[in-house]
Amino acid sequence: MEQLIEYILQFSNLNTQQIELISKNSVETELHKDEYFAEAGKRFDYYAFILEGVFRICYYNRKGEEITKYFVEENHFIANPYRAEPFTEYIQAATYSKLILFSQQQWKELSNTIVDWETITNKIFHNALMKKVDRMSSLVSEDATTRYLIFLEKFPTLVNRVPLTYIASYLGVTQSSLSRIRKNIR
Amino acid sequence: MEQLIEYILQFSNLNTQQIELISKNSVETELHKDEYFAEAGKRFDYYAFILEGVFRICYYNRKGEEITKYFVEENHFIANPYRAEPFTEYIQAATYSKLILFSQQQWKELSNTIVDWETITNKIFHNALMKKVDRMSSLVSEDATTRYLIFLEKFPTLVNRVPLTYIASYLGVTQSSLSRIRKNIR
DNA sequence: GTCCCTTTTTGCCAAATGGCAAATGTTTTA
DNA sequence: TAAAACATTTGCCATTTGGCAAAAAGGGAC
Repeated sequence: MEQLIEYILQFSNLNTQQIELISKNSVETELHKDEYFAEAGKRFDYYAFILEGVFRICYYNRKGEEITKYFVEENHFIANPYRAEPFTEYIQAATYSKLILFSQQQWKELSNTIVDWETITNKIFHNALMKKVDRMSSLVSEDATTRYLIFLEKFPTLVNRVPLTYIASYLGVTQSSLSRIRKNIR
Repeated sequence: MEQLIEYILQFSNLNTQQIELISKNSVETELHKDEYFAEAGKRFDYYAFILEGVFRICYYNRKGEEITKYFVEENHFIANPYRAEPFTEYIQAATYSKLILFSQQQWKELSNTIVDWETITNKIFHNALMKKVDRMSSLVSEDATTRYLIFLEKFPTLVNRVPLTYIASYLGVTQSSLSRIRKNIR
């Protein structure tokens, strides 16, 4: 819990009661490697803060290939704010993970009680989205080797935690190509 | 102005005074084709609603190539909310354009006076960002021809309005490749 | 350690894309 | 309208990446 509080404090101040309230309105939970956290077609009504682990957001492209759209690491939120429609993607724990979970109702409780809770979390989500966009845009404009090098910079801890196939599908190359790229770099 | 109001009404209601206020706190302006609206390194403190025209957001990648990160068409906002640092990108009018411009101060005025102005506009910006992410992710996972076809779907009016080079740099292919792809489709 | 299962690497060849420069087409300007 | 400037297409060939299947390497269960 301190981990989450510390994270939020980067964006805003919180007093003791507020911290208490956050704690009361959430539960800690864990997921095993490969477990699905959200599934396509179903509603996803949670807000979650990753304490430990790596998640990947996936979908199937027009050729039916499984694409890793994005990785989310510890100390980040997973959420679908302003969600209107059910998910078209699914979220999978790529490693064993621990998270702090807020139900829709609990989150609302926090919004109603903590002044600026919405402002703070909007800021957090917006920031995260911007970062996402930035990272994705380098995936379009660089060749495969550069993409991999940038991936290593942006997600330095991931290489040894998730299988190469996932990374390949994130970078938009086949796993054999990525394997060759890897070989050429060393 | 009605165009902007109509757009906002999709997201929330506005009464006559509020509409009046929006009108008073903005100016209509135009840009010529190829004119820069925002430049890298400078601060970008405006909120703008595009009445007519197409903008592109660009940057230079690691090889010094000019990359079109995104296109923004009429009936969309251009803004940099929560902007902390100066821009690393630049925004260029890809066609002759008309826009409604809000200065930082004017925008603040609206925030302070119109209840929910921030909520509404956050929603708008967030929606736009999500769409952006979705579009970009197909640029990573598909081959060049499919990327072009998806581009045609998503930006159906753009093909004849902006030069092929811009589209190529958005799709992450060279202009000659895009030219060949185009030929093969017909 | 051995077996089984999964992940990663490799070989071979085909297909896609890039690089460069010339040719062609289109638009603007004087 | 002619010339100039710019945008697009094309040819030629090199390089990158993909597809497929087999081999090798790792990891876990017993």
